[in-house]
Amino acid sequence: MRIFIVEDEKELAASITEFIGGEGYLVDSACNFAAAEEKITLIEYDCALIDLMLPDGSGLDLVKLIKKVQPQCGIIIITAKNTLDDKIMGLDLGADDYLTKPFHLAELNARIKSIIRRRNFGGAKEIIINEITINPEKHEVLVNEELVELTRREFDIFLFFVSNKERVITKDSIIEHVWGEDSNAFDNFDFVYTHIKNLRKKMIERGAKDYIRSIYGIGYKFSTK
Amino acid sequence: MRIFIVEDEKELAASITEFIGGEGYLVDSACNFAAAEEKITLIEYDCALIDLMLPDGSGLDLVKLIKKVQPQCGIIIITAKNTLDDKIMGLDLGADDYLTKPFHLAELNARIKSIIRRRNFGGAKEIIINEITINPEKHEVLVNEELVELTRREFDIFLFFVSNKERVITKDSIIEHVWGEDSNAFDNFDFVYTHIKNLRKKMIERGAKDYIRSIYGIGYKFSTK
DNA sequence: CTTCTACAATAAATATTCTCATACTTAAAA
DNA sequence: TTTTAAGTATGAGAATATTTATTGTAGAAG
Repeated sequence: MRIFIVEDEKELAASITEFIGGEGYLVDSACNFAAAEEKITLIEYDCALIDLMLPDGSGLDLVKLIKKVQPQCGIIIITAKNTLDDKIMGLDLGADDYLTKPFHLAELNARIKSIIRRRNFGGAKEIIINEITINPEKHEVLVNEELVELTRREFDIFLFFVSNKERVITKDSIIEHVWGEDSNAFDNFDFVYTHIKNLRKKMIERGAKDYIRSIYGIGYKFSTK
Repeated sequence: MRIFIVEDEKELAASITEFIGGEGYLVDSACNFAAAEEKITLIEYDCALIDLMLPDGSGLDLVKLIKKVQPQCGIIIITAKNTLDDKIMGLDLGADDYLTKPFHLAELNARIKSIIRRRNFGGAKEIIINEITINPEKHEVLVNEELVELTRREFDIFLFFVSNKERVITKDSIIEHVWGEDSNAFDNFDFVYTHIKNLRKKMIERGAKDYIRSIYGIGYKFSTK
């Protein structure tokens, strides 16, 4: 799960990043319109937090842009303004929610969760595939009702696989999605191999089938067929 | 102090648990032979109450088992039978006392106390461990004959440690025992840490060894070994 | 005023992640 | 078919990160 923060107050951005990161999301941030614009065209996000007041442009235009190029991305508007007008305008443009400064990080977290749940899984809290049940919110995976204790990396990889069921996934895209853009090593997949090995082992030990197929030279495919 | 109840009548077991728990003991219970057998191999008890009539086996076999794996544990036989045979057989196998149903809880309590006193401290009112002397009645602790002034919490914790000598104690059970089950905070051990720190400091200052060992992730163990 | 609890900084223990050496597979060339 | 080279899997252990414990300080409760 990838979150994008557009906020010019560096301190606020930092504390959001830290908190949200701790919740298991990957976080990118931008502190102005221009930087945000660039990132949006390059990287797919699950949810974006947009401050309406930016030094070099209006957050509303950003909302418009995101809706256009990444319709699947959820949007939460952050604003110091308490005017109804802006909020309405934001929501009209396609934002999913808004928060007025100051707000509690826990509140923000709840809204993000709610939006992601609504968007990605049509409100369903669990993804069920045969003997496997995945609860993205709780970061939990069950096999035959029993908990499989996956580490964060293992879980992220697994969720990425599952949400691309029956689709071939390149190793590059795994690194991009799980480790983020700033990942240093795109030429060494050893650690990916290791995580996938451990993931497979844990799942199989708990009684699940190995649905992860290796596609030689390309990557993997999570397939139940 | 840990008491084990083996009794298939759930109501009776519950009322004993509640009463005995209120007397400051930690109580575990099992409602059949199989469950009892398992617990006995896992947990050390100071006293066990055994109903002779169990749905899946004889309490007498349980008495035998306990005597074998936990010789230090006191045993009280509970039975509806009033036949002399069973009682004698039970006492022959190593039980310390017996009660015929129905009985008063106060009576049960007295027997437990008596057995524990007899077993653990040879009837003495003071607990002496190397340089440390504890008088639970007076709420007094001496190190090398000199009084150590412990606060109430410190004393309660210390007594709980000492009466579970050589046994691992969870932090939960410390809170349960010293603060009571209705304690709101089971997720914050900061105050427990502080009390243990102060307790250790006072004891060491007076010349006692630090017999309190930390068991990482679990709790503590008061050990002289 | 004593005792208790909360908080923050640091230390210790453990868990996770990554690196690396090595073994095994696969697909295509010889 | 055999060989070969690149891709993938795996185990062990080093490097990091996270969790849990200790301690000092200070404020709250009684």
